[in-house]
Amino acid sequence: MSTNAYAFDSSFPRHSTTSDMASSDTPGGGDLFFSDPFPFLFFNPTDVAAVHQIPNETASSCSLDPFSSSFFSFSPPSTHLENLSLYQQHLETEFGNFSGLDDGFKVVKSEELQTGGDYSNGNQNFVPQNNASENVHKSIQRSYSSSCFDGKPGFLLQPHHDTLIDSSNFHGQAMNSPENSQVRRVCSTGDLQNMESSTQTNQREGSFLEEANFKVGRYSAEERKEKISKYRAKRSQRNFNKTIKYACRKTLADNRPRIRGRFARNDETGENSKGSCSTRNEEEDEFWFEGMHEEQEQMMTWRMMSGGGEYMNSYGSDPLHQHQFQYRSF
DNA sequence: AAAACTCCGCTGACCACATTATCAG
DNA sequence: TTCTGATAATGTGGTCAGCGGAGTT
Repeated sequence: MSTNAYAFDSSFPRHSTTSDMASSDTPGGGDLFFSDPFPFLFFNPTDVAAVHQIPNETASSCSLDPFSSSFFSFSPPSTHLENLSLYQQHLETEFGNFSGLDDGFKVVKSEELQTGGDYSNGNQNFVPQNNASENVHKSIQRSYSSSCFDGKPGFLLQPHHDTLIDSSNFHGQAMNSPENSQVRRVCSTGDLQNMESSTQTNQREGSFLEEANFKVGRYSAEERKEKISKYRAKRSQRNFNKTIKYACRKTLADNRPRIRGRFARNDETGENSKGSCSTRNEEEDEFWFEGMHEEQEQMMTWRMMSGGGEYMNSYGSDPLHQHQFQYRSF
C-alpha cells in the first residue's frame, strides 16, 4: 500500500528557529492551521500549484492523497511550515524539482511505514496497528511527541477527512471564536457523510476555486491568491542562514527533553511522562504506541471510525495543554 | 470621530545542561 | 611555558505570553 504520507526525521538538520518557522514563515505569519487567515490553503490543487509554481494537474494529483492530508492537517502548530516544506518535497520527490522552499527537511516516505489499516477509497476503517505506529512515531521529531501530543497515540492516525473543510460549515465559524483566538484547531468534524465524499469534494475543490466567488474559509479565490503571492514574496526573503556554531549543542538541544517547549531536567522527564505525559524520552517513545492499552486502542479506533470530533479532548488533563488540542466541531 | 474591543502577526523569554572559555595555581 | 582543575559563560530549540498594529463594533 502506498500512502505517500510523510514524517519527520529528527536527525536531519533544520536551519530555522521555531519562531522563524512558525511565526514568520507561515502565510499570515501564524500557525498555518491554528490562526491561519486562510486555513487549508495549501491543501487544494489550485493553491498547491500557486505556491509551488507547478501545473495545477500536478498539484492536483498530489493533493488528493488522503493520508498525507490527514497527516499534515493534524500536525502541531509549529510544524505547519515544516509540513509545507515537506509537502513541497513530496511534490519534488514525486514530480521532480521545481523552485520553492529550501528548508532541507529530510522526508521519510511512509510507504515505508507500512501502515496497517485499510483506508482505501477514503473510508474510515483505518485501524492503527503497532508496526505502523512504531515506524511513524519514530519518525516524529521528538519535541512534537513530548509537549505537543501529550501521549496522543492517534495523532497521526486520524481519518483523512479532517483536512477537508466543508466550506458551508466552516465559513464564519472556525475563526471567530474568542476563546480560540490564540490557538485554533481548525478541523472539520467530518461527520460520516462528509467523510464518505471527502475525496470527491477535494477533487471538485480545485475547479470550484476557479469560480470567482467561491470561498474557502474566509477568503475568496482572489484573496487567497493574493495572500499566497504575499506569502511567497515573504518566504523568498526568509533567512535560512542561521549558523549553528556548535553542532553538538544543537544535537543536544534536539534530543533534550522538553516540557511545553522548555528544556526539562532529565530526571523530571521520567516523572512527568507518567503523569502529564508532557515529555517523552527515546525509550518512552518506543512504547508510545506499544504501551497503549488495548482498551484505549479500541476506543481510539471507534472514535476514528465514527468520525468523532471529541476524541482530542479526551487527552491531557492539564488545562494548560488542553487548549492546544481543542478540537472544533462545525 | 473616538473609544472599546477583537483579531492577527510577531517577538523574545524561558528552560537544562553539555560544551567551551577563562582563570588561578 | 605547559598542564590541571575549578568555575563561569555560552548556545541550542519548542512553546507560549504578551505586545502592538489593524480591523471591527
